[in-house]
Amino acid sequence: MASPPDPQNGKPPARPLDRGILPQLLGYGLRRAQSAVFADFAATFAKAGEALTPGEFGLLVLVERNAGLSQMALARALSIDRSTLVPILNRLQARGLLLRHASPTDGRTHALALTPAGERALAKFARLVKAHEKRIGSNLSATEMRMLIELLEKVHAAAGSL
Amino acid sequence: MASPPDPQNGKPPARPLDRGILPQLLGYGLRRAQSAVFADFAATFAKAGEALTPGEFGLLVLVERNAGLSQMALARALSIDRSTLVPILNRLQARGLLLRHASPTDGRTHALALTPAGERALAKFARLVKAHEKRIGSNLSATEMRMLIELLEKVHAAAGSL
DNA sequence: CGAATTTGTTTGCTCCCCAAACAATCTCCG
DNA sequence: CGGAGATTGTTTGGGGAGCAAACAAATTCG
Repeated sequence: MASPPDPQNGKPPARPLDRGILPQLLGYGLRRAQSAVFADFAATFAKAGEALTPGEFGLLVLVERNAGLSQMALARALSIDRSTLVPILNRLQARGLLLRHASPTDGRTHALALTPAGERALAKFARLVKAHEKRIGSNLSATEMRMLIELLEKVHAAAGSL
Repeated sequence: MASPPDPQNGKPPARPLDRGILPQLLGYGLRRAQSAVFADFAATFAKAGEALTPGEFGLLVLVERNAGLSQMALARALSIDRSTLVPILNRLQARGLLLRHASPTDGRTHALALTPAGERALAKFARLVKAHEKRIGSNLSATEMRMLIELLEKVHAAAGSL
């Protein structure tokens, strides 16, 4: 009954697998696109002799645009636990990109800010990110790109409101 | 020059942060949508008394549709290292969903297959995934959903071909 | 047959994530 | 004013995902 999986098997072409319903699932497409994009992001930075994750880039942008931010506010903006944020900040601080200033108004919180070196680094990172974005969008028209981002935001909103 | 961050600060509304260029970045939208979708996936299964990750679901579908698959072939299909796959298979096997059969033709490889319980479980999982997909797509028309999946595939192809 | 390759596993390392506990600080209410 | 309660940042502990390198067993190829 059980038909042999592969009659004439030499081993060469490694035929593509049957993916069943997966290709019709949004979650599946999302994960695949995301991991490909992540890989290109890492490659872009590696080729420029830099090392940064998408998450770190987002964090730096947030700190630059909202100087004086507390760690709790930042953790909320990133949707991560405040304890998760600590080692990430430690690393960026050790790289000299960011500082925890003492808050003059609240002794509990730290006022986060980029260092001058952090500002310069972020400017370079932003250029790399632009090149990266251009590459991952190379198969899409400008209209498609805008629509894609808009649809993703709708998904975020739909899944986020629970 | 430097205007004080917040003159009349009671602390109440926690105004939204300035996200700078992030909202225009595909990578950013992708990460946000993905994490929201992941959360809904987990919540859907938790509410049904089940525990499964999107990755595990994809793995089970692949094994079901390609019975006899080797671990290497599966790892390649999932784009992960073969050593990463081992603990994942161990866990699914410990749950009784999946078995490593001895391959009759190649003593090195394992022929992966779902157990009967695994088949039944996957059938239930597939129902949960369908409900989950319906929920995360609730803000999108059928046309938008198809277009979104198609655009994601284009991104995967663009970023993947390096 | 012997050398080279492939497969699955183990070990070691890094990173992300959360939950719980803790000290320091602030807020609020009596 | 003073103490109870809440908030913030940190540490610790646990889990999972991921890779690289080393290894034994088995296969393939010269």
